[in-house]
Amino acid sequence: MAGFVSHFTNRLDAKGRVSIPAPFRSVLVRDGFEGLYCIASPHCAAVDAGGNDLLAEINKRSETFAKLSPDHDALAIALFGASENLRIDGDGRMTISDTIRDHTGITDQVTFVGMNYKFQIWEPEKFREFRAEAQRRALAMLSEQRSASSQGEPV
Amino acid sequence: MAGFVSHFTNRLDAKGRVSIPAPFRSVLVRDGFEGLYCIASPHCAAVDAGGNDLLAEINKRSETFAKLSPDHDALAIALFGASENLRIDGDGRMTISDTIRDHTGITDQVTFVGMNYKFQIWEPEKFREFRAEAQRRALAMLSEQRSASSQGEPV
DNA sequence: TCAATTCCCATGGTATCCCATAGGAACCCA
DNA sequence: TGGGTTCCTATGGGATACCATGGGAATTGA
Repeated sequence: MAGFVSHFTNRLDAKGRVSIPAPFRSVLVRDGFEGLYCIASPHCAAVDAGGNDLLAEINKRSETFAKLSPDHDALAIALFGASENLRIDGDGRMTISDTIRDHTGITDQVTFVGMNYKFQIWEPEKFREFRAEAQRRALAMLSEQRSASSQGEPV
Repeated sequence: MAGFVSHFTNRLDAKGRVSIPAPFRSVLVRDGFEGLYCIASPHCAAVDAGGNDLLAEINKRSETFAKLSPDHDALAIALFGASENLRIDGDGRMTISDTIRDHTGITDQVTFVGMNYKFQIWEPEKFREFRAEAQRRALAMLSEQRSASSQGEPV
């Protein structure tokens, strides 16, 4: 089952609309979700987006606590309160809401990054920085692993 | 079966009415409940609101205690005594009752927060404070989940 | 009778629908 | 192989529908 792969950068128009990359759209059609489920990432200045697969992942996390309990309420506010159910228009576009703007810093361009079961929405420059940092950290972790494995220390 | 998602802030008018966000209204229509079931949250300065799904959760809770037992009676009073069944007018508005005002501190604006099977009604400033705390707790809970399952989610 | 509630309609701003166009890639056929 | 044609995609813009909000009129209840 092919998910969201590769990354694309598209332009916002005057009304705040942006085309969702066509390959992502066809994944969403297969997924069957009506619209586009979005949630602000708690880790970085990006928004996670997807369909039923992403929603199932989020539901799974919130179900570990009993409903109506303080823990569940806190989790539900952080997860569902920070989510949006955006509509996709007939031409395959979404509108960037103010909450997404605030969280990502998006102004006139949007980068879509495929991550298999979901994709992320970034401000292009922030994404470049994040990717460079991620690659640097990955390299560091790999080389550390190599030297640490000789000493038998887990990461 | 998408539930209540995202959050909205609307203004009270001179008569104490406020529009229920349209996306929430369509969820309520699907739910089939006549009106809006409201109950003051025991944890925080918010009111839980919803339809049959919320009612079912509350019933489930109270049924964990044997009927006619003192525990059940106490819980029933706490749950159903603090409940209201508000009506929704033809334009999709509700009126903020005095009990809701007292419990939430709402004056001229209302924040509606989606929590999937229910939504909460907040005074906007109180909500901002609570959300910051909820996000902290959620991050802690999620990272605990992750290490407990020893299965790293792709970020 | 007065106050509070409920119903109904008006309005401004925003989002959504629909259609148009340009550029590029794929395709087709000689 | 090469030139033309067709399709797809991203983007732009006008027209329309929806939504939050305000306020008057009718109704209810004490």
